[in-house]
Amino acid sequence: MKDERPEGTPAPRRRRLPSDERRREFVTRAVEFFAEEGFESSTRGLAKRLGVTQPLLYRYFPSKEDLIHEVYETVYVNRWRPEWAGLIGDRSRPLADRLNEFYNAYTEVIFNREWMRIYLFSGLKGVDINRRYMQLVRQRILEPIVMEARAEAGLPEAVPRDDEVEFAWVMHGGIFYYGVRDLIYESCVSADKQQVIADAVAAFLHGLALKRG
Amino acid sequence: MKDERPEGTPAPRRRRLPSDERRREFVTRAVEFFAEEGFESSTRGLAKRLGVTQPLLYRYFPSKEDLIHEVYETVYVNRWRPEWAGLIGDRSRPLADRLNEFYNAYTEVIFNREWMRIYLFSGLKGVDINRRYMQLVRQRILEPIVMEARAEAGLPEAVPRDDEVEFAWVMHGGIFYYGVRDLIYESCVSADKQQVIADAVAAFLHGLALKRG
DNA sequence: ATTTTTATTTTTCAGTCGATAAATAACGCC
DNA sequence: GGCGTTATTTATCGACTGAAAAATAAAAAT
Repeated sequence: MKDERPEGTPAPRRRRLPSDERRREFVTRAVEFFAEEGFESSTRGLAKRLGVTQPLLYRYFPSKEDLIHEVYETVYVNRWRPEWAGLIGDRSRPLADRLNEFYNAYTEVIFNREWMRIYLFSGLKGVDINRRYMQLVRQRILEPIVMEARAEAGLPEAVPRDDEVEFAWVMHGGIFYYGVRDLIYESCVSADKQQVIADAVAAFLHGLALKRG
Repeated sequence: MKDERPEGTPAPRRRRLPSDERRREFVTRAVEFFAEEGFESSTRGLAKRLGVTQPLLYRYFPSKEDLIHEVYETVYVNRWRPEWAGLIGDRSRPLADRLNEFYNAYTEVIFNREWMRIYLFSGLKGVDINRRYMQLVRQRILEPIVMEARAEAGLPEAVPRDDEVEFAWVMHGGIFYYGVRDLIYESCVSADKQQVIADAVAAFLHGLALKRG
């Protein structure tokens, strides 16, 4: 059976796009689509949203899985800003300032429905790129944060202790969960993101000092 | 085409269970099943895991959706402990002690793969019970915590301020995210849950005092 | 203008999906 | 032992799924 089109509708006029352009369009809209509907949603649903027939997708991607992998790549890799790491290590400013600036910048990227939902969906699927992302966060963000806190307290810098990194994860997770509540659960959330971050950062830094006695 | 069974296999012997017992079994295993495979997974997959044919499910539940609703009910409602609320309000002990005890008890219930995954899956689907659960947490847990902190600081108790509740959400989310990392992302996580909770609680209480200047 | 290339659609397939109706057999009762 | 109840299976439906193959048409090349 052919993919139905309401009776009187004229055959869709073919917009022929250069293949690289079309491909980019597919990936971009696939991110939107799968973010909203989940990865189990059909390629036909995606094609309809694109205004294109379903088999055309298979001209550009060998399988649905391959398309989904490009979606991951787009969200996880392309939106990571390498300068974040540098920002945290800039010792010309107090660590509290750096952390505030970092988390404001970071959440500007990840606090949107698309990013959050792709992240959670892929996490539940247990895909490898998700695990790698967590390691990236730990190595590039949280361990440096712990080391910077050590340095600022005049403590010797060795390797970050596990329980200190764990404590940083709790701050990180707390901020992250604020985005989840806002964008996934759509519960009414305090509008002042900057304040929430400032409070979380302050509590973390004081808590860390407290922990060390 | 009939639901295949490898050629030589004898017809499955029928275990006839009393209907209420069978029903309980179905719901219990459906929780396991959907937690692991997601709600998009097939009723045939569930039936196979139950060692039962797929149409039998429809003797007990009018539709897949109805079965899923019972799964929600089982996880969200049945595992909530009403005594949690009382625990937080017990002013014969320091608030820090109460919060530690509460979060140790609470995470004993929710820190398991089943609960966590059902929670995240249903959250992404945007089902109503998830929203109601978030309100429950806010009203029965977080707002009381904020009020208890006020009381302990000798401050007048009025209604909890939004930014204070938000701050409590960050602690709560941080602890929750610790479970997510452990059970969903299966990243190696500090084994000492009790320590993580103690640190988070201490940082929260000090941070709250700090916030108020 | 004709040919070549290739982006796009049409058609189709073999599975899978949730769900229904009818056939079967295990158990309780007498 | 025979009978009735009902838990369970068998068989089937129509819609939908990812994917392949072939037909078509728009653009580029000649």
